[in-house]
Amino acid sequence: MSDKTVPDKPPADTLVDPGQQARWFNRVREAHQAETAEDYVELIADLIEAQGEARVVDLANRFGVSHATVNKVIVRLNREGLVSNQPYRSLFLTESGKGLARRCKERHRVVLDFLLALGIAPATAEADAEGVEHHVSEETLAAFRHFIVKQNQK
Amino acid sequence: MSDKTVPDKPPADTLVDPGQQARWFNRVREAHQAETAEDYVELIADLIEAQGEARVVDLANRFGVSHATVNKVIVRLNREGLVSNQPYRSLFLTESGKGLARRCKERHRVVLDFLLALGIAPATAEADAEGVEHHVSEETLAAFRHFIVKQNQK
DNA sequence: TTCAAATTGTTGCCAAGGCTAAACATTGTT
DNA sequence: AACAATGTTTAGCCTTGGCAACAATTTGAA
Ligand SMILES: [Mn+2]
Ligand SMILES: [Mn+2]
Ligand SMILES: [Mn+2]
Ligand SMILES: [Mn+2]
Repeated sequence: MSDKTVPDKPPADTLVDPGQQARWFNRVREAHQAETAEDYVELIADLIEAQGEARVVDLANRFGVSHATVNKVIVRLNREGLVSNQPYRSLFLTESGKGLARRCKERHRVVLDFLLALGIAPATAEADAEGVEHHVSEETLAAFRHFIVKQNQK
Repeated sequence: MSDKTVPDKPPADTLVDPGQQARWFNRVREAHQAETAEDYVELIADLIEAQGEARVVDLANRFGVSHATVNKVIVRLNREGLVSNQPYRSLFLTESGKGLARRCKERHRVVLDFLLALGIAPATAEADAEGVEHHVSEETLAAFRHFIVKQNQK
Protein backbone atom coordinates (compact mmCIF):
# COMPACT_ATOMS: atom_id res chain seq x y z
CA MET A 1 0.00 0.00 0.00
CA SER A 2 1.47 3.31 -1.04
CA ASP A 3 1.70 5.85 1.74
CA LYS A 4 2.31 8.53 -0.83
CA THR A 5 0.26 11.30 0.70
CA VAL A 6 -1.91 12.43 -2.15
CA PRO A 7 -2.73 16.05 -1.25
CA ASP A 8 -6.44 15.24 -1.30
CA LYS A 9 -7.10 17.73 -4.04
CA PRO A 10 -10.80 18.66 -4.08
CA PRO A 11 -12.81 18.43 -7.33
CA ALA A 12 -11.00 21.44 -8.76
CA ASP A 13 -13.68 22.21 -11.27
CA THR A 14 -12.18 24.78 -13.54
CA LEU A 15 -13.09 28.28 -12.47
CA VAL A 16 -12.88 31.17 -14.87
CA ASP A 17 -9.96 33.61 -14.65
CA PRO A 18 -10.42 35.98 -11.69
CA GLY A 19 -9.49 39.10 -13.65
CA GLN A 20 -11.95 38.23 -16.37
CA GLN A 21 -14.71 37.60 -13.87
CA ALA A 22 -13.92 40.90 -12.14
CA ARG A 23 -14.31 42.71 -15.47
CA TRP A 24 -17.74 41.17 -15.93
CA PHE A 25 -18.92 42.25 -12.49
CA ASN A 26 -17.45 45.68 -13.07
CA ARG A 27 -19.49 46.03 -16.21
CA VAL A 28 -22.67 45.14 -14.30
CA ARG A 29 -21.84 47.77 -11.67
CA GLU A 30 -21.30 50.37 -14.37
CA ALA A 31 -24.64 49.45 -15.95
CA HIS A 32 -26.34 49.98 -12.62
CA GLN A 33 -24.78 53.39 -12.21
CA ALA A 34 -26.06 54.44 -15.64
CA GLU A 35 -29.45 52.86 -15.13
CA THR A 36 -31.26 55.61 -13.22
CA ALA A 37 -30.18 58.26 -15.70
CA GLU A 38 -31.28 56.08 -18.59
CA ASP A 39 -34.74 55.35 -17.21
CA TYR A 40 -35.29 58.99 -16.25
CA VAL A 41 -34.38 60.54 -19.61
CA GLU A 42 -36.38 57.85 -21.40
CA LEU A 43 -39.49 58.52 -19.35
CA ILE A 44 -39.08 62.29 -19.53
CA ALA A 45 -38.88 62.03 -23.33
CA ASP A 46 -41.96 59.80 -23.41
CA LEU A 47 -43.95 62.19 -21.22
CA ILE A 48 -42.99 65.23 -23.24
CA GLU A 49 -43.93 63.47 -26.44
CA ALA A 50 -47.24 62.12 -25.15
CA GLN A 51 -48.38 64.93 -22.86
CA GLY A 52 -46.39 67.95 -23.91
CA GLU A 53 -44.55 68.16 -20.61
CA ALA A 54 -42.82 66.09 -17.94
CA ARG A 55 -43.66 66.98 -14.36
CA VAL A 56 -42.04 65.75 -11.15
CA VAL A 57 -45.36 64.36 -9.99
CA ASP A 58 -45.77 62.21 -13.10
CA LEU A 59 -42.28 60.80 -12.79
CA ALA A 60 -42.84 59.94 -9.13
CA ASN A 61 -46.10 58.23 -10.04
CA ARG A 62 -44.73 56.19 -12.90
CA PHE A 63 -41.51 55.18 -11.10
CA GLY A 64 -43.44 54.38 -7.94
CA VAL A 65 -41.24 56.53 -5.70
CA SER A 66 -41.77 59.72 -3.70
CA HIS A 67 -41.48 63.12 -5.33
CA ALA A 68 -38.58 63.88 -2.98
CA THR A 69 -36.65 61.03 -4.53
CA VAL A 70 -37.39 62.28 -8.03
CA ASN A 71 -36.25 65.74 -7.06
CA LYS A 72 -32.96 64.48 -5.74
CA VAL A 73 -32.29 62.47 -8.89
CA ILE A 74 -33.16 65.44 -11.07
CA VAL A 75 -30.55 67.51 -9.25
CA ARG A 76 -27.96 64.91 -10.16
CA LEU A 77 -29.07 64.64 -13.79
CA ASN A 78 -28.94 68.41 -14.00
CA ARG A 79 -25.42 68.40 -12.61
CA GLU A 80 -24.50 65.76 -15.22
CA GLY A 81 -25.92 67.87 -18.03
CA LEU A 82 -28.77 65.58 -19.05
CA VAL A 83 -31.75 67.56 -17.74
CA SER A 84 -32.38 71.31 -17.60
CA ASN A 85 -35.02 72.79 -15.33
CA GLN A 86 -36.22 75.97 -13.66
CA PRO A 87 -37.70 75.95 -10.15
CA TYR A 88 -41.39 75.05 -10.13
CA ARG A 89 -41.38 74.47 -13.89
CA SER A 90 -41.61 71.23 -15.79
CA LEU A 91 -38.54 69.30 -16.90
CA PHE A 92 -36.57 69.46 -20.13
CA LEU A 93 -33.84 67.37 -21.67
CA THR A 94 -30.58 68.91 -22.85
CA GLU A 95 -29.30 67.92 -26.28
CA SER A 96 -27.13 65.34 -24.56
CA GLY A 97 -30.17 64.10 -22.64
CA LYS A 98 -32.23 63.86 -25.82
CA GLY A 99 -29.51 61.79 -27.46
CA LEU A 100 -29.33 59.41 -24.52
CA ALA A 101 -33.11 59.12 -24.44
CA ARG A 102 -33.27 58.28 -28.12
CA ARG A 103 -30.64 55.55 -27.81
CA CYS A 104 -32.30 54.11 -24.69
CA LYS A 105 -35.76 54.08 -26.25
CA GLU A 106 -34.42 52.24 -29.28
CA ARG A 107 -32.61 49.72 -27.11
CA HIS A 108 -35.69 49.26 -24.93
CA ARG A 109 -37.83 48.68 -28.03
CA VAL A 110 -35.46 46.03 -29.39
CA VAL A 111 -35.36 44.14 -26.09
CA LEU A 112 -39.14 44.27 -25.74
CA ASP A 113 -39.81 43.22 -29.33
CA PHE A 114 -37.33 40.40 -28.96
CA LEU A 115 -39.07 39.01 -25.89
CA LEU A 116 -42.42 39.31 -27.67
CA ALA A 117 -41.01 37.55 -30.74
CA LEU A 118 -39.87 34.79 -28.42
CA GLY A 119 -43.48 34.32 -27.39
CA ILE A 120 -43.42 35.95 -23.95
CA ALA A 121 -46.72 37.43 -22.76
CA PRO A 122 -46.76 41.23 -23.22
CA ALA A 123 -47.05 42.09 -19.52
CA THR A 124 -44.13 39.81 -18.62
CA ALA A 125 -42.10 41.03 -21.56
CA GLU A 126 -42.53 44.66 -20.52
CA ALA A 127 -41.55 43.91 -16.94
CA ASP A 128 -38.46 41.90 -17.90
CA ALA A 129 -37.38 44.39 -20.56
CA GLU A 130 -37.28 47.19 -18.00
CA GLY A 131 -34.41 45.47 -16.21
CA VAL A 132 -32.76 43.50 -18.99
CA GLU A 133 -32.31 46.50 -21.30
CA HIS A 134 -29.47 47.87 -19.17
CA HIS A 135 -27.36 44.72 -19.44
CA VAL A 136 -27.37 43.81 -23.13
CA SER A 137 -24.26 44.45 -25.21
CA GLU A 138 -24.32 45.79 -28.74
CA GLU A 139 -23.54 42.31 -29.98
CA THR A 140 -26.50 40.78 -28.20
CA LEU A 141 -28.72 43.63 -29.33
CA ALA A 142 -27.73 42.89 -32.93
CA ALA A 143 -28.61 39.23 -32.45
CA PHE A 144 -31.96 40.30 -30.98
CA ARG A 145 -32.67 42.47 -34.03
CA HIS A 146 -31.75 39.62 -36.33
CA PHE A 147 -34.07 37.24 -34.49
CA ILE A 148 -36.95 39.72 -34.69
CA VAL A 149 -36.53 40.05 -38.44
CA LYS A 150 -36.34 36.30 -38.95
CA GLN A 151 -39.42 35.78 -36.82
CA ASN A 152 -41.41 38.38 -38.76
CA GLN A 153 -40.54 36.66 -42.02
CA LYS A 154 -42.08 33.39 -40.94
CA MET B 1 -62.91 81.78 -40.16
CA SER B 2 -63.62 79.73 -37.07
CA ASP B 3 -62.17 81.16 -33.86
CA LYS B 4 -62.94 77.90 -32.12
CA THR B 5 -59.86 77.59 -29.95
CA VAL B 6 -58.75 74.06 -30.53
CA PRO B 7 -56.92 73.14 -27.30
CA ASP B 8 -53.77 72.40 -29.26
CA LYS B 9 -53.63 68.84 -27.99
CA PRO B 10 -50.09 67.45 -28.39
CA PRO B 11 -49.52 64.08 -30.12
CA ALA B 12 -50.95 62.16 -27.16
CA ASP B 13 -49.23 58.94 -27.99
CA THR B 14 -50.74 56.37 -25.71
CA LEU B 15 -48.69 55.89 -22.56
CA VAL B 16 -48.97 52.77 -20.47
CA ASP B 17 -50.93 52.87 -17.20
CA PRO B 18 -48.90 54.61 -14.45
CA GLY B 19 -49.64 51.98 -11.80
CA GLN B 20 -48.57 49.21 -14.13
CA GLN B 21 -45.36 51.01 -15.02
CA ALA B 22 -44.66 51.62 -11.34
CA ARG B 23 -45.00 47.90 -10.67
CA TRP B 24 -42.44 47.16 -13.37
CA PHE B 25 -39.91 49.59 -11.93
CA ASN B 26 -40.58 48.24 -8.47
CA ARG B 27 -39.74 44.77 -9.67
CA VAL B 28 -36.44 46.00 -11.09
CA ARG B 29 -35.61 47.66 -7.77
CA GLU B 30 -36.39 44.44 -5.92
CA ALA B 31 -34.16 42.51 -8.32
CA HIS B 32 -31.32 44.90 -7.59
CA GLN B 33 -31.74 44.46 -3.87
CA ALA B 34 -31.53 40.69 -4.25
CA GLU B 35 -28.68 40.84 -6.72
CA THR B 36 -25.69 41.17 -4.41
CA ALA B 37 -26.86 38.29 -2.25
CA GLU B 38 -27.41 36.13 -5.32
CA ASP B 39 -23.99 36.77 -6.83
CA TYR B 40 -22.26 36.24 -3.48
CA VAL B 41 -23.85 32.90 -2.62
CA GLU B 42 -23.32 31.71 -6.18
CA LEU B 43 -19.63 32.57 -6.12
CA ILE B 44 -19.13 31.20 -2.62
CA ALA B 45 -20.68 27.91 -3.73
CA ASP B 46 -18.46 27.83 -6.83
CA LEU B 47 -15.33 28.50 -4.80
CA ILE B 48 -16.12 25.85 -2.21
CA GLU B 49 -16.81 23.34 -4.94
CA ALA B 50 -13.70 24.14 -6.96
CA GLN B 51 -11.19 24.97 -4.24
CA GLY B 52 -12.60 23.50 -1.07
CA GLU B 53 -13.08 26.87 0.57
CA ALA B 54 -14.25 30.42 -0.05
CA ARG B 55 -12.08 33.18 1.36
CA VAL B 56 -12.73 36.90 1.60
CA VAL B 57 -9.67 37.59 -0.50
CA ASP B 58 -10.88 35.38 -3.35
CA LEU B 59 -14.29 37.01 -3.40
CA ALA B 60 -12.74 40.48 -3.45
CA ASN B 61 -10.52 39.43 -6.35
CA ARG B 62 -13.25 37.89 -8.43
CA PHE B 63 -15.79 40.66 -7.80
CA GLY B 64 -13.17 43.32 -8.41
CA VAL B 65 -13.85 45.17 -5.14
CA SER B 66 -11.86 45.73 -1.96
CA HIS B 67 -11.80 43.13 0.78
CA ALA B 68 -13.39 45.65 3.11
CA THR B 69 -16.41 45.82 0.86
CA VAL B 70 -16.68 42.04 0.82
CA ASN B 71 -16.54 41.98 4.58
CA LYS B 72 -19.38 44.44 4.93
CA VAL B 73 -21.55 42.47 2.54
CA ILE B 74 -20.77 39.24 4.38
CA VAL B 75 -21.97 40.81 7.62
CA ARG B 76 -25.29 41.55 5.94
CA LEU B 77 -25.61 38.08 4.38
CA ASN B 78 -24.86 36.61 7.79
CA ARG B 79 -27.57 38.76 9.33
CA GLU B 80 -29.95 37.55 6.62
CA GLY B 81 -29.14 33.93 7.32
CA LEU B 82 -27.47 33.07 4.02
CA VAL B 83 -23.84 32.83 5.12
CA SER B 84 -22.31 31.48 8.31
CA ASN B 85 -18.79 32.36 9.35
CA GLN B 86 -16.37 32.48 12.26
CA PRO B 87 -13.89 35.33 12.64
CA TYR B 88 -10.73 34.76 10.59
CA ARG B 89 -12.13 31.54 9.11
CA SER B 90 -13.33 30.88 5.58
CA LEU B 91 -16.96 31.31 4.58
CA PHE B 92 -19.80 28.81 4.57
CA LEU B 93 -23.34 28.82 3.23
CA THR B 94 -26.31 28.04 5.44
CA GLU B 95 -28.90 25.59 4.12
CA SER B 96 -30.90 28.57 2.96
CA GLY B 97 -27.81 29.98 1.29
CA LYS B 98 -27.11 26.69 -0.44
CA GLY B 99 -30.63 26.60 -1.80
CA LEU B 100 -30.39 30.13 -3.14
CA ALA B 101 -27.01 29.35 -4.69
CA ARG B 102 -28.35 26.28 -6.43
CA ARG B 103 -31.30 28.15 -7.92
CA CYS B 104 -29.09 31.07 -9.00
CA LYS B 105 -26.51 28.82 -10.62
CA GLU B 106 -29.22 27.05 -12.58
CA ARG B 107 -30.75 30.35 -13.70
CA HIS B 108 -27.32 31.70 -14.61
CA ARG B 109 -26.61 28.59 -16.67
CA VAL B 110 -29.89 28.88 -18.60
CA VAL B 111 -29.31 32.54 -19.42
CA LEU B 112 -25.75 31.87 -20.52
CA ASP B 113 -26.65 28.84 -22.62
CA PHE B 114 -29.47 30.78 -24.22
CA LEU B 115 -27.17 33.60 -25.30
CA LEU B 116 -24.69 31.05 -26.64
CA ALA B 117 -27.47 29.26 -28.52
CA LEU B 118 -28.39 32.62 -30.02
CA GLY B 119 -24.88 32.81 -31.46
CA ILE B 120 -23.34 35.35 -29.08
CA ALA B 121 -19.57 35.08 -28.59
CA PRO B 122 -18.75 33.31 -25.30
CA ALA B 123 -16.99 36.27 -23.68
CA THR B 124 -19.88 38.62 -24.49
CA ALA B 125 -22.44 36.04 -23.42
CA GLU B 126 -20.78 35.58 -20.05
CA ALA B 127 -20.61 39.33 -19.45
CA ASP B 128 -24.23 39.94 -20.44
CA ALA B 129 -25.51 36.94 -18.49
CA GLU B 130 -24.01 38.28 -15.26
CA GLY B 131 -26.40 41.22 -15.38
CA VAL B 132 -29.36 39.81 -17.29
CA GLU B 133 -29.81 36.80 -15.01
CA HIS B 134 -31.29 38.95 -12.25
CA HIS B 135 -34.09 40.32 -14.42
CA VAL B 136 -35.59 37.32 -16.19
CA SER B 137 -38.97 36.01 -15.06
CA GLU B 138 -39.80 32.34 -14.78
CA GLU B 139 -41.81 32.63 -17.97
CA THR B 140 -38.90 34.06 -19.92
CA LEU B 141 -36.58 31.48 -18.40
CA ALA B 142 -38.89 28.73 -19.64
CA ALA B 143 -38.85 30.23 -23.14
CA PHE B 144 -35.04 30.35 -22.97
CA ARG B 145 -34.91 26.66 -22.03
CA HIS B 146 -37.26 25.81 -24.87
CA PHE B 147 -35.11 27.73 -27.35
CA ILE B 148 -31.96 25.96 -26.18
CA VAL B 149 -33.55 22.55 -26.70
CA LYS B 150 -34.86 23.47 -30.16
CA GLN B 151 -31.46 24.83 -31.15
CA ASN B 152 -29.68 21.68 -30.02
CA GLN B 153 -32.02 19.53 -32.10
CA LYS B 154 -31.06 21.32 -35.29
C1' DT C 1 -59.12 88.93 -5.77
C1' DT C 2 -58.66 85.46 -2.52
C1' DC C 3 -57.58 81.27 -0.88
C1' DA C 4 -57.43 76.25 -0.85
C1' DA C 5 -55.49 72.54 -3.43
C1' DA C 6 -51.88 70.83 -6.02
C1' DT C 7 -47.28 70.86 -7.10
C1' DT C 8 -42.49 71.53 -6.24
C1' DG C 9 -38.55 72.09 -3.25
C1' DT C 10 -35.76 71.33 1.14
C1' DT C 11 -34.23 69.04 5.13
C1' DG C 12 -32.86 65.31 7.67
C1' DC C 13 -32.98 60.53 8.23
C1' DC C 14 -31.70 55.61 6.54
C1' DA C 15 -29.38 51.37 4.17
C1' DA C 16 -26.44 49.54 0.60
C1' DG C 17 -22.02 49.30 -1.33
C1' DG C 18 -18.01 51.57 -2.74
C1' DC C 19 -13.17 53.18 -0.87
C1' DT C 20 -8.56 53.82 2.25
C1' DA C 21 -6.08 53.21 6.31
C1' DA C 22 -5.02 51.00 10.39
C1' DA C 23 -5.50 47.26 13.68
C1' DC C 24 -5.67 42.48 14.45
C1' DA C 25 -5.02 37.31 13.72
C1' DT C 26 -3.15 33.39 11.39
C1' DT C 27 0.32 31.05 8.83
C1' DG C 28 4.63 29.69 7.18
C1' DT C 29 9.71 30.17 7.36
C1' DT C 30 13.56 30.77 9.30
C1' DA D 1 10.37 30.71 19.20
C1' DA D 2 10.40 34.68 16.42
C1' DC D 3 8.81 37.27 12.92
C1' DA D 4 7.44 38.54 8.33
C1' DA D 5 3.88 37.76 5.08
C1' DT D 6 -0.68 36.97 4.34
C1' DG D 7 -5.33 37.36 5.40
C1' DT D 8 -9.27 39.49 8.11
C1' DT D 9 -11.73 42.90 10.59
C1' DT D 10 -12.81 47.50 11.96
C1' DA D 11 -13.29 52.49 11.49
C1' DG D 12 -14.47 56.35 9.02
C1' DC D 13 -15.58 58.48 4.83
C1' DC D 14 -18.37 58.96 0.37
C1' DT D 15 -22.41 58.64 -3.14
C1' DT D 16 -26.77 56.92 -4.57
C1' DG D 17 -31.43 56.52 -3.99
C1' DG D 18 -35.07 55.42 -0.78
C1' DC D 19 -38.40 57.79 2.87
C1' DA D 20 -41.34 61.42 5.84
C1' DA D 21 -42.17 65.96 7.23
C1' DC D 22 -42.33 70.51 6.40
C1' DA D 23 -41.76 74.85 3.52
C1' DA D 24 -42.61 77.39 -0.59
C1' DT D 25 -44.75 78.32 -4.96
C1' DT D 26 -48.10 77.93 -8.49
C1' DT D 27 -52.70 77.09 -10.05
C1' DG D 28 -57.54 76.89 -10.26
C1' DA D 29 -62.12 77.97 -8.44
C1' DA D 30 -64.91 80.85 -5.92
MN1 LIG E 1 -35.08 50.22 -17.41
MN1 LIG F 1 -29.70 45.24 -13.19
MN1 LIG G 1 -25.04 38.37 -11.62
MN1 LIG H 1 -24.49 34.74 -11.55
